[in-house]
Amino acid sequence: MKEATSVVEIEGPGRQKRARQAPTIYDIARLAGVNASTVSRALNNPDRVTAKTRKLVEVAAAELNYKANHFARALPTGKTQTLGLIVADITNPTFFDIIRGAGTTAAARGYTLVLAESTESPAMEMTVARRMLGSVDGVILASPRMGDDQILDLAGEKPVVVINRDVKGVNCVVPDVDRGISQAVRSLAGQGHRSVLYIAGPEESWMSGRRWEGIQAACDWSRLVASRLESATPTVEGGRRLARDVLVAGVTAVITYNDLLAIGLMQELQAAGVRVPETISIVGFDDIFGADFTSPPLTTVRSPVHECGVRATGRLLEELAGAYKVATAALPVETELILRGSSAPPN
Amino acid sequence: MKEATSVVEIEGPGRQKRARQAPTIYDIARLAGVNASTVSRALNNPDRVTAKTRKLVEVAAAELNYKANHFARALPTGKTQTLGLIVADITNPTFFDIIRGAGTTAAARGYTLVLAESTESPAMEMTVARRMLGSVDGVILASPRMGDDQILDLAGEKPVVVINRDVKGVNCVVPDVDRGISQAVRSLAGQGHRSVLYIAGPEESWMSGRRWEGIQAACDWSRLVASRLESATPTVEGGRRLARDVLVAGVTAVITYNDLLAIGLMQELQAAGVRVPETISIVGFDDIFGADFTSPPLTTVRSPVHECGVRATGRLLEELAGAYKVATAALPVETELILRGSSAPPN
DNA sequence: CTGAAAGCGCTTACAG
DNA sequence: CTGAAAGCGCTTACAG
Repeated sequence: MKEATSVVEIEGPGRQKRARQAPTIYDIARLAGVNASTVSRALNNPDRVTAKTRKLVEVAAAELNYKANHFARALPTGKTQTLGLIVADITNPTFFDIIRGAGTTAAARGYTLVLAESTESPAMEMTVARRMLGSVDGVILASPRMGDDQILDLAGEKPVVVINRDVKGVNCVVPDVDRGISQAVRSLAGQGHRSVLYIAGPEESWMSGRRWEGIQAACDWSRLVASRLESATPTVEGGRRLARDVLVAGVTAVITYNDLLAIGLMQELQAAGVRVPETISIVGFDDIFGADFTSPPLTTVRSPVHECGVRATGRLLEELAGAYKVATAALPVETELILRGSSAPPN
Repeated sequence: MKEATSVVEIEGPGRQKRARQAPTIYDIARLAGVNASTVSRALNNPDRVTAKTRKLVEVAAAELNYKANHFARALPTGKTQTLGLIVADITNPTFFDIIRGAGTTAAARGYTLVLAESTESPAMEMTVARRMLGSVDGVILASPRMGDDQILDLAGEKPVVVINRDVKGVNCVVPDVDRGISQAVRSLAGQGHRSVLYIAGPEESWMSGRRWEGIQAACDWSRLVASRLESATPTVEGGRRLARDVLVAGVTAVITYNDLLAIGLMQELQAAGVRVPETISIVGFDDIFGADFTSPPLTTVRSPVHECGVRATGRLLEELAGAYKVATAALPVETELILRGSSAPPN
């Protein structure tokens, strides 16, 4: 146990000499008795060097506790070994597992992940994307709110992978919502509901539109009437504010753009004395953390968000490795209905 | 609307010439008719240059849509304009607001935030911290699991700010739990409870110990009996697994290390037919997202996690600016009891 | 105030 | 296989 006081060196600004000079390849070169360029090769392309020199270099590097300077390497190569991930809202639980999936995948391949959020604003999204572009090798756009052409623009500068949206000419990972939706609508139809109200998400959300299409198709098939209501913000609070309109609509079943809306709606309806699911059934999307905390627990169409993060990152890494540019079709991942207590026969 | 096909150029690896050469200060210099070093000064220290040349340079830079190369700048200066944030578990909602607070604060000051998680492992924590060290200007350790001396080691190399732990010689931001705890315990005592069971968090969690101390002190004051139970993992699942032990303990009031444990415990107790709060009151810590989704909604001691993120980042930035090294005391932030339905008089 | 030069730590043709 | 050299894009003493 050594004295723990050495750090406290209160001095004027600019005196921070803490980091003793980190060892460079020149230090290794000197110690190993070879040229710096040989050190570089031994460390990065071990097969372009004698087994003997490699050993020499490795020993010297270990002895000096050498760590490559990230920036010095990025300068001549242009490669940064970091990936950017942009999400609409860091506090939206939907993105947590995307973040984690992307983070672990990136880390496993030696990449660093840099996170940014657009706070649901298309303009902000473009700004942070552009800012990122200079310091990453590629970027993942999760549920982008900007336009297709802007995405294409970005993709023209650095490799881009999009999650939760299908844009032609760019690699995409998009859950196939039809399966989950069809399960949900059939379940409602089977329970005796005659109509379904869809509460839409942000206009800019491609996925919100996609879900609406799926719901219409499934309702047609099951001979249910589908109607639609807009929401301002896809949050719990946003859901609460919709309770009155939902009541006015007089439906027995609601499907919301996401779980946040569903939870807020349910809370507010219950606070107003409306019984869920007896009077109104509620189905969400995503199966976020907390969706099963509610009472009744939320029925929802689960998206494999973690897998989306993993696959998007994997694809981006492949693209960086030069495997290919753009796949012809979006990488599909499945969705499924998680039947819980918030949906049931009406009355 | 231009053709959206140009991106699709399927070729062999290594042919990726997408990024047309970005403009450099030399391009600006040529365009503005000055030396590159003057460009550098005009852009970074505008006051060390004539108003006229500054204008010249700015115009040229704007025309070329110049963006400084992050890496080229970091090389000679050693400054990266990025901050590291290490959390124990990315999927633990407790950290969400820390992340957001840190993220927005960093962004507002022109810094990039890089996120890493230790998955609750002290060794992993040290590994990711060391890996980060080379490419950030400073790091924020949220609820670190490593030892004090290791933290001091890190702080010896780069500025470090710790959240949720008080370690001497390092800048810390730690919520003052006593206020919230005392409110919670008094509330329980006032309701007629005679004893409180504390469900502890990970051994490595400084904050878990701190909360236990606070609970003991508050119980002494209110003449309640305090007892303690260990938990394996501070998650919902971990909370579920503790239900049996809690029942065996035969207490009427439980305070858990965090909300996750509280929620899991409540779910499992209820599943076993135990009534909350009638038979057992449950109080959590943190007031995470979803804490009010449960039924009954969770009573909890709220920590201002968002503010912790903001202040830790602010302090780190100050330290980087050379304002000072280490404050004598931890930056305090307050806690408070959020009284909801999961706690009430017994029986 | 401004220019010319050196250097940050690495990579990578180019010779040998 | 290995060395010597040039260059990545910036910053910063050093002169003038």
